[in-house]
Amino acid sequence: MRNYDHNSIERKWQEYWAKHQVFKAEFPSSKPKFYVLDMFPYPSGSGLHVGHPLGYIASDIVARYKRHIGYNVLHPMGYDSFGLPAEQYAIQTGQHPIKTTKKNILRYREQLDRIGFSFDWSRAVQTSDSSYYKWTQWIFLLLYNSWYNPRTQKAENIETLIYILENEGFNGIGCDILTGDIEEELLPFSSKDWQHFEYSKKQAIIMNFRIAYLGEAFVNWCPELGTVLANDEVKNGFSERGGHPVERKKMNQWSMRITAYANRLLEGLSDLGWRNSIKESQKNWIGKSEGCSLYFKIKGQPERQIEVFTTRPDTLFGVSFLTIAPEHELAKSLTTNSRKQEVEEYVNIAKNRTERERMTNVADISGTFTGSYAIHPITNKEIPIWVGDYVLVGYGTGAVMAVPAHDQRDYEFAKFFDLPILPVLENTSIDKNANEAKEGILCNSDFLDGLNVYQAMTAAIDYIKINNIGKPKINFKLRDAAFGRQRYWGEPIPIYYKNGIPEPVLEKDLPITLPEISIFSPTESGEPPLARAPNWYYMPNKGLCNPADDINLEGGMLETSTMPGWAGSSWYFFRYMDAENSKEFASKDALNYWQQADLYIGGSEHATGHLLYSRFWTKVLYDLGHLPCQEPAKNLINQGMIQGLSAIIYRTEGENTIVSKDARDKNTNYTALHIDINLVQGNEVDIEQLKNWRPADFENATYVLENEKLICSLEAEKMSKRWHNVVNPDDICNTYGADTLRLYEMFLGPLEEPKPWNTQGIEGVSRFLKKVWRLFVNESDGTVNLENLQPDQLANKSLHKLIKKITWDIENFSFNTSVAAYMVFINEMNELKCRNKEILSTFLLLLSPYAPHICEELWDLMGNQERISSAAWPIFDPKYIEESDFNYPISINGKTKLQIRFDLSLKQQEIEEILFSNKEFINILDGKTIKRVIFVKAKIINIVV
RNA sequence: GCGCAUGUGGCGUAAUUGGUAGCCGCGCUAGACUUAGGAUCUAGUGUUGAAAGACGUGGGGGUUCGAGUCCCUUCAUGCGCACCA
Repeated sequence: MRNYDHNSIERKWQEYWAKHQVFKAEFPSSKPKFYVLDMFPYPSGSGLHVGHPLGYIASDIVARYKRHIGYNVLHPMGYDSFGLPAEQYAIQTGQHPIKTTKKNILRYREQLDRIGFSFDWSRAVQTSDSSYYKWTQWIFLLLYNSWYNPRTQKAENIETLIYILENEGFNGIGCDILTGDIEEELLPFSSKDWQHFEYSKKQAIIMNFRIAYLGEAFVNWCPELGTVLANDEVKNGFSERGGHPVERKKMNQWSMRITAYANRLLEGLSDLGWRNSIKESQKNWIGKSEGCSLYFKIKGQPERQIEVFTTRPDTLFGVSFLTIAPEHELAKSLTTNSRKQEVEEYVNIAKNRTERERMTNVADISGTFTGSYAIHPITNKEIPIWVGDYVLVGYGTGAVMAVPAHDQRDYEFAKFFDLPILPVLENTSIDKNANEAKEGILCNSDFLDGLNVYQAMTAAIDYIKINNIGKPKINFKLRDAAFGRQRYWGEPIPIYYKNGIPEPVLEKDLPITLPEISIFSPTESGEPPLARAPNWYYMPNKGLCNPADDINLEGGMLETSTMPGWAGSSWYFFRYMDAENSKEFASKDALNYWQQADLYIGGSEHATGHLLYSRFWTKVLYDLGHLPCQEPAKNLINQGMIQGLSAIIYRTEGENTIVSKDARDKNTNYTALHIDINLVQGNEVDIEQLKNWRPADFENATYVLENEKLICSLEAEKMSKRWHNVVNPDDICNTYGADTLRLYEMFLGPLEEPKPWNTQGIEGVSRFLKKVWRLFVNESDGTVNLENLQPDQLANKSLHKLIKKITWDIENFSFNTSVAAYMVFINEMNELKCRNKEILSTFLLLLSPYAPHICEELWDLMGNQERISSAAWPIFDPKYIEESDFNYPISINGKTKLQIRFDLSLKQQEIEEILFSNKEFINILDGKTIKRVIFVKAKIINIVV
């Protein structure tokens, strides 16, 4: 007796692979490289569910395949182990995050190992490991010591900035200030001025240019989590982790100047083989819009002006008022005495609205008149200045020129407050809506009259430039990324404060390791938890020290904020290339060889977070000469989420009666209850199990059945404990085996589609693998009897069809269709009663990327010395599948009329000759003349008469 | 509102890119072997029809000898962004 015992087979080969380091990437190597990267997981406390490995299985198939065709494959894995959940858990339980994280990582590793991935674990990284975050801190210092030079369009060492300031002064930089923090009266300063500035003033000015900088800005503050969040970590006004409300707050915060890279991040997209949806999300997030800024002088105060931004300079003559954001710096000073009370009230209400309230009440129109007027720069007409919260302080200049005839929001504002609406395009109706279309001929517009929209834009911009009333400008929606977190469980920011001035920690003193503390919540005075550490002081060349022992003017207190979760994940793919290096984040040689990921697989939820930050850091590192390439990954695939199937039963409201799905009454109200999906077979609930599951609820309930069955509804939802629909891959591995799990996850549907998990369908895949086993092994005596004869024509045809198909599938990420092809092949072999050694061993090789364990075992049982994982991929030979001597349908005008037997190796002309010697065919033609004969691949498809 | 996807049997899906729609699997029906089977094997399974055939890829229109595939339009679903001037 020898049945397919997946448990022992899988354990055996997993141990073999680990022991012999079969999947270790070579370096150095003379082979061509291929880098298959997965998004590394955050090791959460609930472990993996069957949705997590989907992308890993796909990438593993590619990695194994690429090894077979001769590449030196880098296929690593690691853990994104800093993050909020472990810390929240620490706050609640006092359990140190290191402990929870360690435990979770062990569990993840166990679960991953069971699935039989070909990861090179010798290169594993953990972002919370100090040997790793030493280099995250090193990169931070690099970013801190760099600035984006607008002249060269790249990041440079901060020394080049200082050199320019020393020699040319502010005007040598060639740009506006990058943040609004330099006191305006300082600008522009000369090189002489600069040389006379005090150290602290110089530092404050330089801070405005650093790529990692400390600055005052509106940030997303989450009071519940006690920390600042980046824009992508906020969804609809709530924190992505935990769903707590988020407010806008002005704070002095560490940020990353990603805005400097807006244009390069946008333009770099076109060369990437990424999916359109991801590229579009990033484009959307970066949000480039071209237009111009315009200056409006203020009536009675000709020395003062308001700058507005518009993308429609052609509508300049349609301006009937200006609107400024409530937070706009001029809001107060523009208000006349008579309007003072009203405006102040309005501004206060607007400021105190949370982000959430502002977003939900988008339809509400509110605003108030400041009492002041601006002067139209061309017509010199007086234009009232209003305050309105539909104008955002963070975008453009925080002020707009309102053209209600051609902008819907301005239109609604104008209607609401009964302000004039001036159309400047011919045939514009302003009864119901603004005319936002960028087409038509200008009217009421002085020198623009008669031009079309695009001509008018050009003409308007020319006029604006010549008369110096504004300038062309490009605006981005992208905001600088908040980088500091008022949290414990993250990389310490390697900055200390000497006399209140931030100073970088010396490179040789890295890493600054997390201090031991026992309470992880903020201090009583609201300081981040790191402020609790007694020795959170730094001295150059000495490292951490306790100020009580070492009071020394050379040192200072360390920064108490830590880095956000995305810091460690923005560069981990480079660390894999040389994971053990203690001298550099990775050696030049390793970086030059591995370059970048050739394939990156992960969830699309990281489109505007991780994937944007990674591209940003990669570009900075490239600019500064530390990397050979500008993008982290050439090709990116987003696997679709596997949803859980939730089981829902119905309880009559107010009674303890459970009613079967279709036995429900229309006039009764029911409460829908989620029950454990494991209690359900098909859509029938096992009532006895249900009673055992939650005796308190279901033991004494009354049941209304249909056909003596309790039927539930099934719904696809995100897998979560809350809905009792989580399927654990361990359970699947125990029952069916890892190979079945791998094949089934691929078989479920296209990799990139979201799809619900349905455990029933797995039986088919499981049967298939049992069939494969029986094809090789005689189960009654355990022998393997394969014949050594020359394979026959039909078997070879099946095999080569399969070689072609599987190779094409893997190259094109069409994994689901491979499984069907394997099944067809096995059925054909059974039909042909084929037990040919050559054919079947090639089949094993083709199946091995998908189901590696069973293939290794059968390959071994066949007596092969070499392991299947290092065998060469079979080569497709078209001679085996060329069809010949076959009945082909002949269609006339699209209708099938007859079948003719002919040899496909014939030339088109010869086929035509055969056709015309066929009497039946001549009959059908019935004297009509043939217009055209349509051939596809030497096969007649249609005849047009 | 803007952008990006996706619509094919009872269900998950296939159709290598414009060439015989429905491969493979689940489910279902019948049968075989069984004391029994939630094991295994065989046959059937888009709709309609006794059959020949006809009709069929969300709806409508178009291009083509030929459309699931291309174009226009419309509806539905999912995702992303959203008072971005």
